[in-house]
Amino acid sequence: MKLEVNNKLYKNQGIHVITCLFTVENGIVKVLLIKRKNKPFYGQWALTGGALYNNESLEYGAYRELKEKTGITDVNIKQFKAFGKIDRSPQMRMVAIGFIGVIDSKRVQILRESRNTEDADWFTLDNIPKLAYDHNEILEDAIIELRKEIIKSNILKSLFPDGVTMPELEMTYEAILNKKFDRRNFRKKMLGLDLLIDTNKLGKFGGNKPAKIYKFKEVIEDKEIF
Amino acid sequence: MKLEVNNKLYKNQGIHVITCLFTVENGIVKVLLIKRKNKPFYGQWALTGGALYNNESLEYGAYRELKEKTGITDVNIKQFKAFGKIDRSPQMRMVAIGFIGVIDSKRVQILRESRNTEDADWFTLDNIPKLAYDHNEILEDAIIELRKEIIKSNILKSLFPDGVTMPELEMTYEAILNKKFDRRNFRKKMLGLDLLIDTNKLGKFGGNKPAKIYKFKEVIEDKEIF
DNA sequence: TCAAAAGTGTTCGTCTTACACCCATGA
DNA sequence: TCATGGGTGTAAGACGAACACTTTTGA
Repeated sequence: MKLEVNNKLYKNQGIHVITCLFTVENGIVKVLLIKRKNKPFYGQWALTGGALYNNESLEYGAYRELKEKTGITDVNIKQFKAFGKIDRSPQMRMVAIGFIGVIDSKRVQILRESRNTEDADWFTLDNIPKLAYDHNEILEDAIIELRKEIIKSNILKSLFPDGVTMPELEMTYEAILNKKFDRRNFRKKMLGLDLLIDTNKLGKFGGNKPAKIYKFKEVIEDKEIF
Repeated sequence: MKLEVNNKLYKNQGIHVITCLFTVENGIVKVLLIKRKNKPFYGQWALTGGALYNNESLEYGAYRELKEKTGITDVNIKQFKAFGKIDRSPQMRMVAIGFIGVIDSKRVQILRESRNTEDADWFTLDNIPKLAYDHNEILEDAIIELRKEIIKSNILKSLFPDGVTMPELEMTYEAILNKKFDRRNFRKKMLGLDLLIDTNKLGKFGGNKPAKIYKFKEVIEDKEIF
């Protein structure tokens, strides 16, 4: 196939890399949004992201955008879906590659303002405004992906860089999955998923009695499906 | 963010839509490859696909390419991953959106030649040549995706437009998953997955005794994960 | 000593696995 | 009537759900 770059059917295409960055604070799931400082969608809230550069991979582009727009570094992200509606961008044909990531909000000081950003903040999921582009749709799919991901990967690791107690982890799962668990069964299931290591240290969470601290494993093996 | 289309960091980007189309014949998994008639990768085998047009969705583009290059229509495809290595295309920066699909090879007469295709054929997975672009990598990921998909969706429906007997289905699963099952347990598991309907008809497969014919449901509900 | 939350074990039911025999048909 | 594969049931073990009491600590 000859790439007919002068054919207007192919001309003026571009790629967005868009990241839904989540955090969970005290059992409340939040997502990072930025307020746009430029056209299009000036002044509107949006997910973090932007146009991919030619000299960077998809993942690297997503990282760069996160860093540029919010100052955030040191986060693991995972590609989950491409979004390609014809009119998703008003300027030219842009296909978005969506990523999800999780981070401990206490660990990062988000830049509330940057060259391209007027403001940035964490939003609870029941309070999402109308976002720029098709970002509401991307966010919805991202939440579904996050729910699938937390039971088969160590994606929550970066939420708990210093380890986590079982009750705190349960609260986090309950927030993300929007479901209440039995303490004993949650513990058994969680340890059975083989994502955690007992550090033999104790810490404090809710009550007075110290709780065991677990850490997420660095590497997780895929489970058999059939 | 202003889209600086004159900035060479963004210039000359494009999108490929690439489909791994699988079939299973007599317990052998095969994938459709085409032989390229144009540069780049002239004369080399490749997955079906090409550049996305500005006036079509990702999925539609993948369908169009399938039809143009092989004559195949009436197949369900599913997007599974984006591929964005910087140098995956020698001409310009192209990001590929990968799709998988399954079709009954007996039902289609593939065009072995077209405007952009010198030849087209089904290849067994142990006999894949070095493909154009990063298509070997895309194919590997596609196989993994196919294995995940057959136990949670009706993706195999288009393999069996007239329905399928349990032994034939078992043979197909064994081929795709590369695993042997117990006949009785496979049946129970399969019916438990809630993908099939008993048609109350009988057909022939391997032996002399007629076997029940099942059909894949048109619509499948997502299962709870936790 | 009390309140608040952490930690643990058992029972029951369901799902998974392993395994053996009868059945319908064509040759 | 025999060979070929189709169809089924059951027992044992693994896993998930429901559930109550004891422990540690700070106030």
